[in-house]
Amino acid sequence: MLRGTFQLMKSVNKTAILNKIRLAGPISRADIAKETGITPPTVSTIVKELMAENLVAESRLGKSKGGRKPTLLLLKEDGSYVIGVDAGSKTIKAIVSDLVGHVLARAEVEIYPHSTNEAFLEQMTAVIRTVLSEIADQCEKVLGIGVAMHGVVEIESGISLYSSKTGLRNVPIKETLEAAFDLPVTVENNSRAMAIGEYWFGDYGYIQRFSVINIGRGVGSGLIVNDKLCYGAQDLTGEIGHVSISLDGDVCSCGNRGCFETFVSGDAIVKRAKKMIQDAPDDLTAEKVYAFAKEGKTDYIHVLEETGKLIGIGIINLVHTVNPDQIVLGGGVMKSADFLMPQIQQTIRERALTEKAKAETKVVISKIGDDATVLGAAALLLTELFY
Amino acid sequence: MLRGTFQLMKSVNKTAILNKIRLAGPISRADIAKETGITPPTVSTIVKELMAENLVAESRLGKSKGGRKPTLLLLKEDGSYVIGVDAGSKTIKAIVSDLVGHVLARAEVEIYPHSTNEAFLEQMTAVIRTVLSEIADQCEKVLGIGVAMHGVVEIESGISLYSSKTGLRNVPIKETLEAAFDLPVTVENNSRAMAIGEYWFGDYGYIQRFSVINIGRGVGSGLIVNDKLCYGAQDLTGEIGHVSISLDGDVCSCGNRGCFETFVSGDAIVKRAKKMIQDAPDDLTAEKVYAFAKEGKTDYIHVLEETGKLIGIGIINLVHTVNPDQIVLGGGVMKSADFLMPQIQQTIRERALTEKAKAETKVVISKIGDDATVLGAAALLLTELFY
DNA sequence: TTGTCTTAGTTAGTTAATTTAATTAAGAAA
DNA sequence: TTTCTTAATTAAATTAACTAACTAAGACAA
Repeated sequence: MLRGTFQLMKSVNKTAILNKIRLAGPISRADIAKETGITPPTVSTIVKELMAENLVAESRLGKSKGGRKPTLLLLKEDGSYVIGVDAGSKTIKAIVSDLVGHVLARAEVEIYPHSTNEAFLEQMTAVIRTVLSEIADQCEKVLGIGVAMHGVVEIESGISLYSSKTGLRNVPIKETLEAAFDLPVTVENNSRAMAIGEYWFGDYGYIQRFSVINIGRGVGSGLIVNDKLCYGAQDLTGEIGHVSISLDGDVCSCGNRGCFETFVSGDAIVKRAKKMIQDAPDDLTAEKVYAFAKEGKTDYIHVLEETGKLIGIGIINLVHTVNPDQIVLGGGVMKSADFLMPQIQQTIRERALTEKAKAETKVVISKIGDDATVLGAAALLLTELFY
Repeated sequence: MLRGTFQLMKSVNKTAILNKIRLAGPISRADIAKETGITPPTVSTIVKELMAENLVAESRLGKSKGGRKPTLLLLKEDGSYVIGVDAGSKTIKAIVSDLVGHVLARAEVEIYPHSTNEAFLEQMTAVIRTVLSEIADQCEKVLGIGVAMHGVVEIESGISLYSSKTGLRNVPIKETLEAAFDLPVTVENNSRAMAIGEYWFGDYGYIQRFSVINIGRGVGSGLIVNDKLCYGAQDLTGEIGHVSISLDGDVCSCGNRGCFETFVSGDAIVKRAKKMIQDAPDDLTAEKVYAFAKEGKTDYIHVLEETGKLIGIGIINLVHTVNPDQIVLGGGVMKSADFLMPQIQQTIRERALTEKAKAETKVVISKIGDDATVLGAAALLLTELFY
């Protein structure tokens, strides 16, 4: 249970000031005091501590507003680094990032087909070694490793329980990496990592309820409320790929029919195209559907427009359940955004419950794009540092 | 922005202690200290204040565990009262309640058909006067009035914007009642009030994510996370009656097709029965469907079983979106629980995404029943008092 | 019955961290 | 050059927690 102690009081203020500098920096001590309501002496004391911890640094002097020039404070970006790993179903990506999402090193490998747990973990270890070698002289600044793993993940133990795409089961990621690198390791579901990446580095500022929907081979989402990821009683928060939007339809990988995922994933788009278009090629992919649409082939445009409508329905369901302040769309399917977004927006205007929601529901395309997940993985460590 | 101040520290501890007494009382100061982690002197100081504020009282002595007998503390139930009003589409109910949900007085009127705003507000004022007159000698103990209003409500202004059932629009409830009684007034949506009532007086203890689904003439829900109601960006959190579970279906009052509400509301049950049963009477109601089912008429049992399945799908959608720790079902339709619940439970076991969720998803029938909404309205005031 | 041990709760004094008020720093404007 | 502003720090005061020691009151065993 939360207890009111001096440490609590202090950490609340420290967190507020650190995040003010992170989000509003460069900023003076005086402005921090004004904007947070914390008194100037307290701000000074805490800033001194943050500088001692190598998290904050003084930069140039600001403009005088009629008196002494303010000393502007900034996050000390290169004071610490974090490693992010994006373990997808086809490749493993790793990066080294600083505190504000600058990528200092990057590496990627393709996963062997029919890989074993051992081979998979060896590949992951190797990619991390590669990026570490690129910052060899600054390795001691690395705070930890965050892993975004596709499929079902047990967060506490850091074990990847199950992946329908690779067939891997019970991969002890956290244990293996902690032993190999002697660094703290956090493992997270890929959609939730993506949400953290987008929120942390997408420059949105503070948003009370922030939701990122990842539409690719599968559909997942991450919900961030008051700067914190939501998990739910059984870690199912955000599994909107398996929300039913139809009483019938194709069988989903989860065994049910009617799942949102079976209507809007990459595979679903291919299936729809083949059904709607007689002369569709056998080796059609979602990428090709988009390519044909861009070439102006109306049949393929219709396929994407239909998909856009269905994505809109899924979004409305999310709006009528948790009503986020900001919804961000990402993942492979959203590369076709130019054909999807108009339909998504129209569906929202048609179906949202109130005039206010029709007008104010905010849906945008991911600002970070492909790197959102791997940066989010890295940011998993930052969350602990900053809160 | 949250600030670390002495007031914060104090209020955190005061809230923790007050709620410990509320939920775990009768309890000794020593046990409060042990269970909250707050030190005994601090507990004593704060308890002294709570007693001075008439919120807490000493009761009998407890059993000695080998030393001095503990003085047990209890909520001073009759120190303050609150008024709750449940303004449905047919009647207005009002009660006076103490701090633990004991009803001291109660009154109810039927709303005039085609009522005007003025007549409606006059009826509401009259019902409140009636219950107040019953506790005439203790009126000064009343802290305020909470109103649970059906339809769309603007919470800040306390205006009822729109009701499809009565046709009323822009009823200035808060303003009118505050002028009439000179007491603080809070107006809330009926499903959210029901959630608060169930959570506050249903004796569940602390539940991190608590959801109440109200299935009656319409379908709504309330979500309580960390003891607080969730609203969302446009106050749409919990509008699961308008989550799409089908790509076609009957037109909903909101104008869309496929809404959850059009499959499981009272009207939907009647429609389903008429469709499935050739000789169904013209004046069939949901109550009658239940009565026939109880008489053993299998056709009607099937209608309810089908409804149970669909409710199950709606619940699974909620689980895969916010994954509550506890889901409570209430409202008129749930009077048929004996036919609905087995199907609901089975659907959850069939469709939940993981084994853990199949086994652990907790769905129960409202413990409070009909009074949940009106007690929740009253509890709106208590929320402020206790947090 | 008396002494010792246990548990409950209070009192006195200490400590952590904020706040207020005063002070220094440094520049702008007249 | 004086006066006014804004920025930041220092010193003292305040808040509300914590520690340690103490009183209260009963259990239990010799």
